[in-house]
Amino acid sequence: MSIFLYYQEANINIIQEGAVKGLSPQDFQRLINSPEVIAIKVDGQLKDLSEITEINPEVPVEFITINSKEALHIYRHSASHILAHAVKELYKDANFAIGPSTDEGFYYDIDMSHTLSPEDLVQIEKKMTEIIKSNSPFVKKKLRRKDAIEFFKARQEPYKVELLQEINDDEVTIYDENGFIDLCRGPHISKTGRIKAFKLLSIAGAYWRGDEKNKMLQRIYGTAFFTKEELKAYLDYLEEVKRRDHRKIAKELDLFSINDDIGPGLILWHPAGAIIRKTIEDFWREEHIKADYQILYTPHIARLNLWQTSGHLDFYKDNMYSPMDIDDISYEIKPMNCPFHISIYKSSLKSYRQLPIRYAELGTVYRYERSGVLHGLMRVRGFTQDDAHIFCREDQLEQEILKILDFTIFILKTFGFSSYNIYLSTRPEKYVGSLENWQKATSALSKALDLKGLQYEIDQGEGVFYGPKIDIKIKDSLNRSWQCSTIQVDFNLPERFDITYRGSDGKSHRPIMIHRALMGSLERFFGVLTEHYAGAFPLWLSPVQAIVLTISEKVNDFAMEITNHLKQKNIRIELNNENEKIGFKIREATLRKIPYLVIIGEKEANDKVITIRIRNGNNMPPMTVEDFANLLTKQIINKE
RNA sequence: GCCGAGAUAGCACAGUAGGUAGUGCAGCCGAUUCGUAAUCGGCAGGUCGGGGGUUCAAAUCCCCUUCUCGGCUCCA
Repeated sequence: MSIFLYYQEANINIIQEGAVKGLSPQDFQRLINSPEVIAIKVDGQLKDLSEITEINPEVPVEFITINSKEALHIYRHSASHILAHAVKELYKDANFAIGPSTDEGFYYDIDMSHTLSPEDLVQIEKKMTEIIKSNSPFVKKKLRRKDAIEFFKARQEPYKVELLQEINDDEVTIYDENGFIDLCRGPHISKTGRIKAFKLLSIAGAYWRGDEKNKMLQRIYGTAFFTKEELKAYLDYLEEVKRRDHRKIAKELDLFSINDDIGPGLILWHPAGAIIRKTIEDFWREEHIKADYQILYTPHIARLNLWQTSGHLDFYKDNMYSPMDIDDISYEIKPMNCPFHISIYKSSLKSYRQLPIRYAELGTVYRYERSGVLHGLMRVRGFTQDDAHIFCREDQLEQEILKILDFTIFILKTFGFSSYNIYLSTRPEKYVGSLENWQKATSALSKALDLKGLQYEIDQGEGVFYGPKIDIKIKDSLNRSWQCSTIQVDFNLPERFDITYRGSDGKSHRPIMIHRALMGSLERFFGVLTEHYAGAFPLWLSPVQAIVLTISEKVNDFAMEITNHLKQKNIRIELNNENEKIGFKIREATLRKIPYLVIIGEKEANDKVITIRIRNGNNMPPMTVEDFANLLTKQIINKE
């Protein structure tokens, strides 16, 4: 997006978006000098402000202003150059790889002898501030590519040379910022002094070109904003992310743990986490039965042969654990549930009238994940998929996809996720199945999405080798995306297992198989849920839904009566009649994020009513325990 | 797996001229019976992740190892 600005006295007002023609030279100069203009597009070509000396009124120009995403990227990219400049000043042997802007900030990959520590970032920031203060211009220069190669060879910048060798153009551009010269397409801000707010955030290792066969470089992450306020807001956001970290909340609320003695990536569900999981599972099963799925249970291990037939030993071996021997026969712990479901399908002859058959299972699988990638519940080695396999006829495919989409969105909405990023992944270079089938399946997927009015992006060539897929990423309350749901068409397994159905023509036909998971894995979904709600789960999921707090021992009998009453109504209720002050009990219960606190004092005991304090700190008017039980029951049923 | 940083009581953390461990909360005991986010006092709790080495002496220095964290790569 770009915006045309109009100046009025010293102020600049936004009056129009898009490209304009016929600006007067005076207007043009004023705009170029405006602190709100970062770069310019002349006839659609992105340029530095410094490149333009005069204006042709016939040519449309667009000003890239600071409220656009494009401007922020340019700005951050310039900040990364300044970072590199500062590093070069401090560490003479530093060699530079790439330093792009990202959606969150920028980074630069550096190769040097000194190993960076967090304290070094302070020094680098200082140096950057000096460079910004010096307000030196970014000067763009054009070079013939081979001259540029010679130039960077002479400067002993091997990564730049390598990059240059892969550029196809004869001419390249470099930017000179007060002697710090970097290969760069640009554009850049006009002068370093325009950077108003930045911060270096972290150091990390990163492979040259992201390939683990290459040398590991040191990456410095940072971010930059147009104003200090925006930077502050972003840093606050990072704090909020930390505060909501499901690993931290899990400790506070005693939800789950991971224990060295058990093993990395293996989850122990504590009572509070387990009751939430059970509630999710019960809901899941009920809804699947309503949606005409059939629930299955299958073993955790199977003979190696099965995985040979399925092909997993060929294409999924890296993620599978070593086999174990039982009576001289090799068995493998399952990384997937599909072969089991197929075996159940095959256990009897199927008629076209029976299709579609929808098998669903909360199937626990084990996959080898490299030690460095494990992360709380989000990335584990043993997890339970809310898996289902649908066997259908070709003419049923589209209808089935539609049903799955509806079902997915219903389930996700129930958990409070109502905005998504959807991706349709198409045929990759290596694939099985006929082109015709791919074509049919892909159009069935896209047609279903269109019919539902769901916006999606196409991930060209990112499908699995056995079929196209739809991935649904949910957005949480901090607007972060999480991959959970996936719907995949499979042409491979029906062939490999030779599954068939008997058609109306009396002949054998090959069904189409759809793999789908809505929550993905219960572990990850629970982790996302925890962060989404910051541990304050909605009533129907809360481990303890209400707690009775007594003010003194005198009301113990009435409190017990209330507790028992609510327990009889299937409310997850606790009683705290310990000898503590009410303020302390409220604090304890609030920290546990219990939705409702039932406060019982002599007043309540005398009037036979209860006082309710809601999680947000507000009180409800006194009511009878029957009314309270009805209120909770209604909310639980409605999953409010 | 790779780069870097870590691991001290249930939890959060102190503890660098190397001289056999502290604080707060939680737990237990006692007192207090107190109306909306912490009442007071006492007690107990750790072979300082594990193994090896240097030293008269190691939480502290060195090596190995396991795990955790931030990334890279990969993924539900």
